[in-house]
Amino acid sequence: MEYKFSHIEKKWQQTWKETNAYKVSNDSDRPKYYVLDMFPYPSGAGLHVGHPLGYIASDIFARYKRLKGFNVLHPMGYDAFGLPAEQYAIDHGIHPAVSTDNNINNFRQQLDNIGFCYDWDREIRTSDPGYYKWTQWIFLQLFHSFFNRQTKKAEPIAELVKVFEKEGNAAHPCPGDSSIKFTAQLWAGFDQAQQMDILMEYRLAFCGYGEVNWCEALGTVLANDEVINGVSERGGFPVVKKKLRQWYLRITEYADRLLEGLERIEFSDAMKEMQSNWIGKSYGAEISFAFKPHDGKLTSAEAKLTVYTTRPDTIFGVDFMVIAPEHDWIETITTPDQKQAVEDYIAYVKSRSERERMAEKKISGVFTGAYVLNPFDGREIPVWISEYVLAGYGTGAIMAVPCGDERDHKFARHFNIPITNIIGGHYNGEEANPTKDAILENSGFLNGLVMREAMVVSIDKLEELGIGVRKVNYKMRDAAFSRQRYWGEPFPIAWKEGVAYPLAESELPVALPDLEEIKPGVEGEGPLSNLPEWIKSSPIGGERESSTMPGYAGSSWYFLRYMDPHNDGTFCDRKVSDYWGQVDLYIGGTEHAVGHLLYSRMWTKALYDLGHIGFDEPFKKLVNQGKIGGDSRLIYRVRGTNEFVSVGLKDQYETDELHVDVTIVDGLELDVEAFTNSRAEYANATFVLEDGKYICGSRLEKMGKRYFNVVNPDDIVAKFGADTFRMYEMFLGPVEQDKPWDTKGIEGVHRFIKKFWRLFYDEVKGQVWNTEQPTDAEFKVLHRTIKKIEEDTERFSFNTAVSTFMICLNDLTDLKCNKKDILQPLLVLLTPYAPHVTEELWQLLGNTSSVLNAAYPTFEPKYLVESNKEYPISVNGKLRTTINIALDAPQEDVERIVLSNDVIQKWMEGKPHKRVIYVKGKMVNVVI
RNA sequence: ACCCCGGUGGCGGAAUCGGUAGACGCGCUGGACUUAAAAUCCAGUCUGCAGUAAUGCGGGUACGGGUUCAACUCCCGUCUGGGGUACCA
Repeated sequence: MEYKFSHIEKKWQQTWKETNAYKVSNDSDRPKYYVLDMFPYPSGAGLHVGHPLGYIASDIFARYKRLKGFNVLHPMGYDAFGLPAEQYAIDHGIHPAVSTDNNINNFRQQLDNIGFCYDWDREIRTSDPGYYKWTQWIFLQLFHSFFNRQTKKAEPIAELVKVFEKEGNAAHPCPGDSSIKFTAQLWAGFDQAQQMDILMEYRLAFCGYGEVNWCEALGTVLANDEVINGVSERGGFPVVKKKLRQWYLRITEYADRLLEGLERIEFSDAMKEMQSNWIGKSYGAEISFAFKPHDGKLTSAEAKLTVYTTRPDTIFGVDFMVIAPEHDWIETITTPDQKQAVEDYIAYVKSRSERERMAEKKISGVFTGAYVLNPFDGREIPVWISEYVLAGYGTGAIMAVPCGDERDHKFARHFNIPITNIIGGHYNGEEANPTKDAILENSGFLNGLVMREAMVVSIDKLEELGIGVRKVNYKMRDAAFSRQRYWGEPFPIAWKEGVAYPLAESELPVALPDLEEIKPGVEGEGPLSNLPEWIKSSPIGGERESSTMPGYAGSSWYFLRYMDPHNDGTFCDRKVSDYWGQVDLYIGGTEHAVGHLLYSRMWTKALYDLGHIGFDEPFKKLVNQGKIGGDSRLIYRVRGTNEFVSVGLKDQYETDELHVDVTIVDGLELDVEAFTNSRAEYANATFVLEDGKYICGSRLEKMGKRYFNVVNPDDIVAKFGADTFRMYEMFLGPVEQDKPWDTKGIEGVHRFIKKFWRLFYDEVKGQVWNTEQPTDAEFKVLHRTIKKIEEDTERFSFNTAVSTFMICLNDLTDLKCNKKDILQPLLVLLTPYAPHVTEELWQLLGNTSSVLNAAYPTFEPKYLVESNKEYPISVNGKLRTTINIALDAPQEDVERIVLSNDVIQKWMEGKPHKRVIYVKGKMVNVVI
């Protein structure tokens, strides 16, 4: 009986489907376990062998947990809204709903080949109205909420209104605009529009005018993390700053909790680092400097310039101030003499695109003519404008300390501003030194203090004098939440006379209307603005919001919907989310570090605050799978000819390098016939061979269409079977590591499965398994394997688990063991890795129920108990011999045995030993 | 520029807490079976030296130092590959 994988795999996939083997109930006595994959965006290109890596890992773990007695939730769905489908529609005239559907069907087929244990009854698609109804609903919850800084949580904005009515906003400073201050009386006097405007500055989902990343080519706004080096992440188009009306999420209010939450979840250090860098918390002070009045507009001595600094200890080293080109006060403080120069400079800054600013960081700036006074020594400090100070961070103004800050130093040098040295020998006059360890000089009351201490002393003094205050700042900005795009969730919002009104929950979902042709609306509006009837169809009157939500909206909460996917009364029943709770294991790539993984954490916290769920971190543990690289094949064409030369001879010619499709290369040898048939232009190509073969060059690079190095999992499964494919992907190396794909190596794993099969059935002899009583040696092999597989699986070390199976098989082959009592438990161990072949053999052993529900074998230490060990014996740390010693031998006995050993005596050369290090069960080291 | 992660045979990688470096697999070499091939099986495979051999001795985990009885593992510095951030005061 032969191992016919394609027959076996199809049969069991069919059976599992028919018997609903993967259906998961929300009602179970067993402990729960939630294993989640980052759901894919169904792109038109389909899957290559790199994509399923994480899915296989999670599938193995889900199956393992199930065997271990857990009720395991392991769902899959599609992140179906997004730019590429829309771009494809524009380019090819195919509706995004149609192309997305096709792509999903294709994905599904590819996934099904691999034999995953997803409960497909729970499939979700973010573009499904039954799903995005709840995305819109959550948006409304955020819209109706504000972040109470006293309780540090989201609360209904209706509560805030009650407070305003009673006592104004003194206790709740406005996060959107800190200059908004009012009493209860004033509040009562505002009309509805004014009140709505004020509340908008508090809402967690809010609309405002702001500088946004505008991409002309895509006709949309992009979030910061969708912009890479001044161009769009998708497509690489230029991005400029533009002021537009946009929706935002007030994620900055959650900065501290997002930071704090990292301590309670298992993410890799690298991931946590990325998130906390992105949040960018810094401690410092805001300090106000009084202006020196001048004969321009700045006549009042009351005016103060407030700066943010992390180094208040350097306040005596301030030689100039710099404000951002967008700073509100520029007009007021500029002197008549400098007016022209300042205007010219602002014009110059505006003319520079984001890209130019990034590419050439030129030192530029202009003097305003104004001065501020150092609050401690009254020194006059000139105020400059420069683009290196950002309007959006801190107060948009800095105090420049050239001896301690590199940028300030360069600026001072460039404009010949005299530099004050407050750190003595730590400053060499050539470059700034940002040390905190120098003893301060030229620093008034701070003289003689170490900078670290002076930081505290100076802030205390500033606070005492009322000219400064401790201040925490974050780099993170509020997240832009609207896109001028078609293929996304419409907002449940209507505009009336410039005021945004939410739709009632009963109006949801706001269905995405059909659109014949997708093209941008006027003046930065989205394609939906081209549908006037729809725009005017709001149930509360006014005009509908024409932009749509960004890609991360649907993915911010999808893990909750899987728990209760068909509920049309609520996004997820509270009882159900209480049962499943957090995602126990989340597997996906690192590329979502500062996007999806931050947004979903924020949404979870908001939903928790508002009492809709019972946990405030979505993912308990995150594993980042590495990328699988492509192994490209290269051929060399003699320049200007149609002649191709084998790699070993290419240096004798002047050649051009071309990629050749990996599927027509065996190892490094090109299938010349397949190549000449591949394209008309190669039909009469000629070849210079080595040893009768055309040998290709090779290079490791990203797997992608343009390198012709894409390996389709379908082909691998067809040739070797899903079980081999699954195990080989795991065998390649640690899941978290990037690694190259090598189709050649798969043979080894395939041989393993075939050989494993032969423990049960032989092609010639037929059944070879038997019911004989196993020996102790055989039990030892089994239990050693149980122990190792369990340990390796638990720590996601799937590559070593596969090798453990191989070692076990080699041992059993050596022992000529075909005994059912050994083989049957082994099948269960192997099931998570290779479910099809194990199910087949399980049934052939006479079992009637599925191996999916088998009991996981219990490790019994008694089979591994040893009385002796072959100890490695070193002399001065160098291994010299091994001696078999009883494990329970006391130190004295071990010393006696070791010191009397011939080999050891030889190496001791008659010298006395200083001591003997004996690590029980490990080794012995004699020190002389 | 700053921050993070990595660097081990021809290749993918193993060594889980500082305790016999190179497990397992690929590839390669030789052999068995075969008319032949495939498949399968057996043996060898970090490196230098000595030996017919069993084996013995030395070197070796990017490089240079250090800690330790003992370092792939910990510390300092350098080189190098990858990722993140991008004037954040």
